[in-house]
Amino acid sequence: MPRPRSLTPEQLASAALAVIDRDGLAGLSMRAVAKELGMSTMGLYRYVADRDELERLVVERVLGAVDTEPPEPGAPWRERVTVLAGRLRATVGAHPEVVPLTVTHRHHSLGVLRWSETVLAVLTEAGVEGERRVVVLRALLGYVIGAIQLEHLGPLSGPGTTALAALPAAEFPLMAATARDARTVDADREFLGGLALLLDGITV
Amino acid sequence: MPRPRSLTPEQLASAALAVIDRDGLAGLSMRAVAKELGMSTMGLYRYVADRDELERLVVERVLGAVDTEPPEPGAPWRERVTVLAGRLRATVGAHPEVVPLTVTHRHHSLGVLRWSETVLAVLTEAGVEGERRVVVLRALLGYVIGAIQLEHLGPLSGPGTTALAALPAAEFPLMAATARDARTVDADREFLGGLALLLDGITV
DNA sequence: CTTCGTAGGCGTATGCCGTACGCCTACTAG
DNA sequence: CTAGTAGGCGTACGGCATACGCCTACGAAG
Repeated sequence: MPRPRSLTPEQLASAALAVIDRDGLAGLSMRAVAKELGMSTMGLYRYVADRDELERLVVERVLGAVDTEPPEPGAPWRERVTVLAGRLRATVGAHPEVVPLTVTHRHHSLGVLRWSETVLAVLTEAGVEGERRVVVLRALLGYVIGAIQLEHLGPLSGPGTTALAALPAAEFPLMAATARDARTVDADREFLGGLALLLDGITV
Repeated sequence: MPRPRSLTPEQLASAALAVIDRDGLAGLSMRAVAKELGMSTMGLYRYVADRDELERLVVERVLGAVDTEPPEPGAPWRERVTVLAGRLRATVGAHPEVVPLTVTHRHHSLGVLRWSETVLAVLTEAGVEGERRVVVLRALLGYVIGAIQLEHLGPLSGPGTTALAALPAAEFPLMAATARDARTVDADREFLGGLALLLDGITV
């Protein structure tokens, strides 16, 4: 075997992630990443087939970092699911600019698969099985990724809330009121509160 | 006032949507939309400041089409929320290629705002108010957009399910089993089942 | 130690893209 | 009729992803 590869996929992903964290998602380009690595643009193509594959590496780098160790085996299953959901949220939250990429590439992520496997273990232990387990897992995953996006891309958190409070009161009286109420609900409470609703529903 | 505008924003959005539905999201370009409208590329810029604004028009065109009329006033609130959620899902489902765009531009959508207002009316009538109403609305919206994305961008539906069933059984025994179980759960049951869990949680 | 095959890496070139800019044209209000 | 504004077009530029072909560095086989 001649000449070992000098760059690992992990190094590629880290370089791309550094570009994104510094210049935003719009700053991501093959040229920028190559420069970040100190190599020529075309050198990159020795490691990835195209930009899409590079994006997949970035998503896997971010999502693969989620801690999927089974949390505190003694704890009630609700708490364990909550811990797992919180970990996924925190992992993505560390790189908010990547969120739009995760939307398109999530399904290739081993990290999410491992996370799901751990969640399934907790659910199974709690007696959830068969088709119900399918539905519950999908509901949890759906809620978590939706909530993450609302948190990082939506209004109702930060400046959006005040913008929303200024809506035409005639047409959106309840939205305006809700935006006002939302000022005292921080992102953590919102995420955990919604998750608690879902967990309540699973308990029933 | 000289010379009236010859194109409405709605016409612009429809042309762009036609391009997307025909050539996919990747086929969307200022040139393609201009050609679709039978005008020169730069003519488009009389109507939109940039591509971003065109995308926003498309999202608004799609999301604005959701029926936000209060559903059957006599029905229980659970059913009414279910109907509203289903409408949003169906509206987006009519143009799956647009889903990634909705992620980045949803917050500008009057359609979603109107939808939320109607949901809030139902919730309020059901006795949900204050901070709890904030959390419930966000949870519902989070679940619905997350579920829509899982449905249109994820595996576990269609070919993804079988791909998932072929995972290394040693590392993902539960995922494999769940993928097998998922074959008998269609997208409707999955969506409605998860939503029912959330509604159960709200009821508690 | 030599040789040879493979992968690494680079530069060039192509064809898209968004869009800045300046021109002529069609229209309508006075 | 005339003036002024908005509509519309063509050209041009810089940045993008990437196909292609070249030289180079390396490690294994002889």
